[in-house]
Amino acid sequence: MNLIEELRWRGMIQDMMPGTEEQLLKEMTSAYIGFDPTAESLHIGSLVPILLLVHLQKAGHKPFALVGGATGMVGDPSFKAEERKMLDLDTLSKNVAGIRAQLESFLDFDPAKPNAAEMVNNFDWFQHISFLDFIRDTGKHITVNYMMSKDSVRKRLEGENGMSFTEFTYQLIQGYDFYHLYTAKNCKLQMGGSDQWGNIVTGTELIRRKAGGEAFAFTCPLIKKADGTKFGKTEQGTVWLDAKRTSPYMFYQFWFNTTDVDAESYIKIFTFLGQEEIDAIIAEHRADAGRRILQRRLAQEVTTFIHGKENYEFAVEASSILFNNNTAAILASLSEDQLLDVMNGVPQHEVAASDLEAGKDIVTLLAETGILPSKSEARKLVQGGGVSVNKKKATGIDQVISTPDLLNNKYLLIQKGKTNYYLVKTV
RNA sequence: GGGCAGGUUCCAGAGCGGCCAAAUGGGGCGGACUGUAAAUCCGCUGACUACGUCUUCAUAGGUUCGAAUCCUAUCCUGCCCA
Repeated sequence: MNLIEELRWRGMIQDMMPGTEEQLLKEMTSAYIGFDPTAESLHIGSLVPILLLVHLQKAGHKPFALVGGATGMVGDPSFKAEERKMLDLDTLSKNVAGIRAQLESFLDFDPAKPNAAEMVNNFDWFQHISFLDFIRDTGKHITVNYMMSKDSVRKRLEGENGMSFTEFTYQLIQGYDFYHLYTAKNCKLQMGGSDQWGNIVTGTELIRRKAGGEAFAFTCPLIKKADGTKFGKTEQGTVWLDAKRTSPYMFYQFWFNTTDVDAESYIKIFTFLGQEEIDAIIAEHRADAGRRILQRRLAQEVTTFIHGKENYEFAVEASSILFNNNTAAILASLSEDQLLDVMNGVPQHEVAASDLEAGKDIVTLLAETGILPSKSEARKLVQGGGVSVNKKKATGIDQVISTPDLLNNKYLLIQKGKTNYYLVKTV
């Protein structure tokens, strides 16, 4: 199975320029994807592009990861409702460095290999191009009419917030990236999310007009949940790839909680399992969905890929204790070390030991530890039956928590709703 | 620069002098059911020293017993004209 066939059955191809498949079959091809340095870590939204690069490299081609130090300064307007906040240079370069470090763990950069991955930063070439040079040498080749006809731009022109010139420029700047990599690195293919199609095509157009060359592209669909809501968000916010921001346990839980419908497509996209194996897993899952075989496997594969086997195993262990029918008893029986091990990935909060000696009502405790944003909210949640302490449902807003309630004389396990755990530590 | 229409609680969007912490919908959160799923049903959705008080309807002033609602100025946005 060639690369395109492989990606196609996985559901990872949305649009493709004619000739792309032939190009990939013809020779080792260099291809790139751009990553936006909006934060110091990538999040799971970037996972698909990363996987595209990994597949590409596995197929013997040469991947380039471009971090957008320059484009990040401008902000991509594609399909966004309004203009993004500008990042300052310091933040930007910090973000670029962080992302670079992460990408290095997913791709093979060994320079001895002919198809070693390479990392590039478009700030490196843009910082030397003056505005005048750019509009003369590059702007000349693309008409405004052309740029405005892009869906991504038109949406903004029709919208209520308008679009600044800066943002409008974006597709040209990104297009230039492709041109630059084409001429400097013989990079003939660009990949990306389908929201990037317009920008990518501007790049191939620029290559055709300015360099008389032919370049190719394909995009992958944007991951959405079956109910149409955004992928990659939880109540705690974005799911990051950095273990310091999203613990392996939380990461594992995110995948574990995938709905049945989504899990079937996710396992194809986010894992490297083969077609037969996936078909078997799906069949097995359908036969007895309650066992969540599909979600378990999905979570296993992705967590292992990102965080390694050991972290995955911790996450499973923690999950099995926290979601056991007999959790209350197990908790009471754990030693402090064991408890901390299990709770490693659970969000932690602190409370003064002296406060608990005197006893503290549950509402105040929830608000002061920061588990809930305000007392009002704590009150409502407790009244609604949404809070448990050490796996026992809170009795009411006047419930008092004091020292005897502590596990190992030191900890409280607070549960909000069915799936959110918090560890409160006395200090 | 001129004209017009606007800026409301997470979003969309009502309200146009007291009955407004502000309709309705969406989203979010929680509960029941279940499988840590989906669908469905139910509740909550500004804060607090909580049957009361306080801060909110772009910003700053003003009119009024009383303003999100009226007036003035300012800022911002869209549309049209120059």
